[in-house]
Amino acid sequence: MQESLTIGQLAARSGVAPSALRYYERLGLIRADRTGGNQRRYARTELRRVAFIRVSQQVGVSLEEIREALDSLPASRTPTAADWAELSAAWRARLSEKIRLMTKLRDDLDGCIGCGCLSLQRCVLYNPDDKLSGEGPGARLMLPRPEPAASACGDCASAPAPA
Amino acid sequence: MQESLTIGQLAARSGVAPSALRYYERLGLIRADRTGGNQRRYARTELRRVAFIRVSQQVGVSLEEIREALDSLPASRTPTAADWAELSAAWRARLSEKIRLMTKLRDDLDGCIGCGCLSLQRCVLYNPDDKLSGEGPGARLMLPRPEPAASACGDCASAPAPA
DNA sequence: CCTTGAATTGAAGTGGACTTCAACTCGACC
DNA sequence: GGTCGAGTTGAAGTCCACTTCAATTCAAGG
Repeated sequence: MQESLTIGQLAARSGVAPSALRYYERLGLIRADRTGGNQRRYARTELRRVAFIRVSQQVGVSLEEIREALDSLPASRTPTAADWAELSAAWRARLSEKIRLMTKLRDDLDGCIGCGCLSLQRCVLYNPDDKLSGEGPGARLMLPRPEPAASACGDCASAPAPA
Repeated sequence: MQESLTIGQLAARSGVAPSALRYYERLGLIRADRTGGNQRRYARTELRRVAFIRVSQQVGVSLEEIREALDSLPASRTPTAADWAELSAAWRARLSEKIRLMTKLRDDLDGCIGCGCLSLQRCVLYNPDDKLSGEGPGARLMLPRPEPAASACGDCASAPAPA
């Protein structure tokens, strides 16, 4: 079993394209040693990092946030199982919270569908405090804060629940 | 109570910026009538559409997919509560599936943390069939399919669970 | 009628996460 | 020692979901 991996090997084992791995390196999420001929050689432990990155992305965490989390690992020594466990515990909480919000969203959706309403302030779906997941891409500088804008929902007066 | 809303009013009531509403219209997600002077006037029912769009986005659905879903609403008549209920039922299923995957992810993470491993093929976290959420932005044309790449995980041999 | 805040357009810019390209060098095997 | 796939770089391109800008027109109140 080799000590280090080429970028191609890491890519194959992690399912992440080489170009993405270079990109991660530029952002400081992973690191690599270099051969005499300037080629990257990855320690096997980098596999864990890449795995952590992908798992975190699945949950909607940005690379910047992931970088910050990874920065909490000890730089001086190879991270131990305990180090990883600590890091992952925080992520677990994050996941749980996301699950909670999504479950709430689903249940609220159920409630709102009863009246066919799905209108904004009324239905809790729009609760700006309980924001789920990333705010999405794009340059979002426009509104300082959408404001609660509380007002009666005029769209619920219609039909009751269909059979 | 007014029959129709200006773009500013719709924006205020939905918490979506006017520019975003125009963008949605370009993509065919919502529609507006025009005044003599070419200004948009939205029927109140558009509020439901916007609500649906935002809720769906929270769950990680792309605007293109949302458009397809909205296209299933009857174009000839104003959608009834039943129409919306049908549409939302499909979304509910989607949500439930997402919740299921996320819960699995969390539990797998727990399992993997025990050994500090979190390495790829071994830990189920990486299961490419159970893909959670969107694939993220960016031009992704590179790998036709990452392939299972099944191979033994050489990173689990280390420490047992920390106290 | 005049003002003033809201609306219009198309084109261009933004941010995140990558990918693609071109020109070049490494390095493992025959 | 030659070949050829794998690796290197920086710059530029891409996709999504918007935002920002500038120039201009609307529309409601005084």
